[in-house]
Amino acid sequence: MKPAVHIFWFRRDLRLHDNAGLFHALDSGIPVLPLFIFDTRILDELENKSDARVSFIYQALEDMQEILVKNGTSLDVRTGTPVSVFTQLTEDYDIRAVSCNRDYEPYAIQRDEQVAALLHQSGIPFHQYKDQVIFEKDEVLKDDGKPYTVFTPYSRKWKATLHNESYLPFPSEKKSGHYFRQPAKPLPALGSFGFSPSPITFPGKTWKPELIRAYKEQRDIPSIPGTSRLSVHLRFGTVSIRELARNAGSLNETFLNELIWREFYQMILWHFPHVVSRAFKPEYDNIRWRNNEKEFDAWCNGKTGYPIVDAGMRELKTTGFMHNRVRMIVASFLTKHLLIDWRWGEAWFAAQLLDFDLASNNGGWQWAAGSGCDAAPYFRVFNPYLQTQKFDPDLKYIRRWVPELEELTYPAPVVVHEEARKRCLEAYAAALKNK
DNA sequence: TGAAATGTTGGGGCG
DNA sequence: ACGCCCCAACATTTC
Repeated sequence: MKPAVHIFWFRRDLRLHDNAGLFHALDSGIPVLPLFIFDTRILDELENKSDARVSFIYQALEDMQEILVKNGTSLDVRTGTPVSVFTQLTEDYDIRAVSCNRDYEPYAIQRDEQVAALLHQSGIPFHQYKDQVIFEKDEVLKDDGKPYTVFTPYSRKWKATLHNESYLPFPSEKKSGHYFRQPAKPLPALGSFGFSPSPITFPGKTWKPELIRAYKEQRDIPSIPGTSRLSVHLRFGTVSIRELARNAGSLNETFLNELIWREFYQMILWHFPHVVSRAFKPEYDNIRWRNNEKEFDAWCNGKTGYPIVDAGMRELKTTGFMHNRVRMIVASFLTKHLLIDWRWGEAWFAAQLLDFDLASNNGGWQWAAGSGCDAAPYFRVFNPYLQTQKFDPDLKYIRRWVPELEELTYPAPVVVHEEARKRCLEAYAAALKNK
């Protein structure tokens, strides 16, 4: 006799508290089996076998497991494609329902459709809930029912849509008696599916009110810890967006706006999935990128001879993180000074960033390249020296990552700023003239 | 959530 | 005293 269970499938919501889908599953009256799948379709794409994100997920699973075991249950962690894992699970259990939280990326949508179809064959209901955003795909639309493509009016409508219940928690942590009771199952070792631990240390998920209050004034100075560092926790759901928006969003409008940017880009990705491979504005696909591989390599490895660019790229490679101000500078430099396709930069960030999120990364890159919705105008070319003067005047951030700055070993600039700027304006103008 | 080029203004040096 | 020039300093426009 197979045990009857309601499976809750964790994906980018790796927490036991204030978890919308988990709350509803625990409320269903059927014992909940918590499941996580190391998806080989994703893992096989990762070139770095000590990828920090895999370690981060693993640690989050260990944290959840510790609590679950105390509650007399255990995570069921499996490796494989989701369809094959669920096929196996239907043999092990009498599955009464499967629940999870919605994921809006193209691959996730397709994956969930396949799983839903499989479960449907066996008559198993598949429930999905909103959890990773305050407002999802079609909750903040223009009055004519179409999606916004400009941030400011979107954010205005987002704030107008907000009501007393928008931030209300789903206290899944208070229903810990509703899990399927079973002895602890040890998590499969990282090595069992070909990975090893990452040396990167992960940012904490607590924050101080003073930091949020000072966010507007401090967030642009890369030498000080003026940003929250919560992005990775929002990416994997180790922090609840409702809890964060409720507590931190009210302290600082600029910080709240950043949370809204996140939802803006998720909304854009949902309605305009072509942005994954093409420019939001089609005429920008006419740009004749130079795509010089040596220059790209110099950019990736922080050897462009532009200290602020090199500092950022080295911070990224070493820590899996880059300060947001510097992300804008290095992205502007790659696309405009070097005239290298924004997709190359996007892919490098995707491989390196611990907090990588398809929607935000793609949105940010298309913003920098000028090809995105509500993007920086193409003629806005960041001057790396002026950006340094404004945001790292005493070279504190630069010296931390480029210690050889004043030595002969530091490379000469790969391009001369004035010339590169002129070349960029010509290339963009040529691509856009007949739009 | 730029920067550079160009235009305007006004104070001060100087004949 | 006055006009002329120079050039910050600020404003506008252009990319």
